[in-house]
Amino acid sequence: MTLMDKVRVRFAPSPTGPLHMGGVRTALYNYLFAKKHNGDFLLRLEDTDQTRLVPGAEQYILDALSWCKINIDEGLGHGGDLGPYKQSDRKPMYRQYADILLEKGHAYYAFDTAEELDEMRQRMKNAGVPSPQYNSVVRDSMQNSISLSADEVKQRLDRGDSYVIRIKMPRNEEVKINDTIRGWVVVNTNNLDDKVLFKSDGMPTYHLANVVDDHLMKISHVIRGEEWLPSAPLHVLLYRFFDWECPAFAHLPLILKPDGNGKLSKRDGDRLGFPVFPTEWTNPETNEVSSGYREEGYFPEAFTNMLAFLGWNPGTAQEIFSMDELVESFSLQRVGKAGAKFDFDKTKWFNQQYLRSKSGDELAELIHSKIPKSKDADGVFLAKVCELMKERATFVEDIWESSQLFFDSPTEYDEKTHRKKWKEHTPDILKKVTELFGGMSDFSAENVEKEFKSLLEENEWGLGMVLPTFRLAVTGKGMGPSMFKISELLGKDEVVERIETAIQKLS
RNA sequence: GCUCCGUUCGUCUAACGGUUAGGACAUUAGGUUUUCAUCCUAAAAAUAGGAGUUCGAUUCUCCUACGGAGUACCA
Repeated sequence: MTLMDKVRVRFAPSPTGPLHMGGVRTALYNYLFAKKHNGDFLLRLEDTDQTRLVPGAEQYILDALSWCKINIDEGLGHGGDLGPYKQSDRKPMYRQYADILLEKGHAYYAFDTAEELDEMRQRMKNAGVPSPQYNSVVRDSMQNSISLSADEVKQRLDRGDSYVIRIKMPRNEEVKINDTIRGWVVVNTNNLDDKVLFKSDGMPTYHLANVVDDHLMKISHVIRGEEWLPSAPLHVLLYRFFDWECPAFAHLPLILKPDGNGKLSKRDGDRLGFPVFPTEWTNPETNEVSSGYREEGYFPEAFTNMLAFLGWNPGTAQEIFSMDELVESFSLQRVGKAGAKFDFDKTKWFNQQYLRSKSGDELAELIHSKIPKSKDADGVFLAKVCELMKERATFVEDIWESSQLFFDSPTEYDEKTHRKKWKEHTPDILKKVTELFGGMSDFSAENVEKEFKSLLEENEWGLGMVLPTFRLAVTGKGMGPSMFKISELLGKDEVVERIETAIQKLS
């Protein structure tokens, strides 16, 4: 592409199931790159294999990207002038391109049946070839328009015999790709095979379709997973055969499983207990549910921030990046070459950082829906509770769970604290505390602390002896935030009442 | 097997020929806190191995080892 051309990138998933977090990262990098260069981010559905369609997968992809705030400029579900953006809807467009290749002599008809192909592979294996290929060495011995006479080919075509169209891979030619992330990659065509471009069902294969569509949709940069690197030379050759300008290529490193080696898979998530999908997915066949980051309580910002750092880094110490900051800082030059092992602990850390950066008001808003109608807590109170509790939470859910004490008096008391701290004289001490509180008019945290401490001082009671029982009586727990702040939020009457109840129950 | 890609602390990574090889997560130890969490401080922790090129290699080249991906009428 020339410098004047607009940056246009695409994310082209296949609707064969839910979008894996590796796929989301590919989409994210495409999106960041596009936005960084004021370009377009397109979504195209690669559904040329109709047998592998999974109901709901298409909608899942749309929803998941939307949750991640990876906004689509053009494509599936978002309009655009170069559609349709679903390859099955483009079916009639592909044949003409296969014909061009046929005419130019870069492709040929192949009539081999599945049995004949199997037979060939078996024959080659017996001859000591580990992974047999349909290439120039076997080409002549197969049923195709190169080995067969023109008459025979015409006859078969007229008869309506089933056929595919294969690329005629040139002999002994070096194909060079300048990958933006990896530099020059050179492959000799002798190692490539005569890939099927056009299937017998009238659909193109991925290889033909992605090249044709990328060209037609004016894609400037192809940013995709490393698993495509081996077939990139084939794609480059196709651009050449069509006489089309080749987009720039960038092959992203894989996301690896946290332990051991290999690509991160759904099984790893099940085994190690973390989601591998952005949002929850129910397998329509088995009804098996796979957990999602959204449902597990992650902020989409935390999820995408974490994902951005799996393979990319800004070169500075900053780790928390808003989407806008990611756009600003992103560059393919700073994407690593090696696969990155997924780190679930770090993922939680990211979420914690985002949680803590939110105000009490924002958190109250998020938590509000969880509160039973009967409680009807007012927003100001809730915001204060959130502000107090957020320091010890990773998820919004944590806040809610640890905040029960603000809405219900304890029904049970921490057994360990009771056993270790609740002494014979404890009820008397706590009675004194209630008397003290009862006479106070200023029940602010500061004042409660001041009065409480001076009471202890006067009587020479240790803080470590009284405070845990005070906490136990009011919250039923052995740990938590400052008791003085809790007292302020609960209010004098509630605190006194809870202490009195506890004295009765625990003595 | 073959082709391609890769290899810095346990993990994510920085250092694009010259640094005591830096940061973050996790870990450990202190400190703060009534407690838990937070927070602060500190510690431990890496250039896969071998040849070259160079005054000097984490960085460039080659070999080995290890790992990964690909090798379908799947994407």
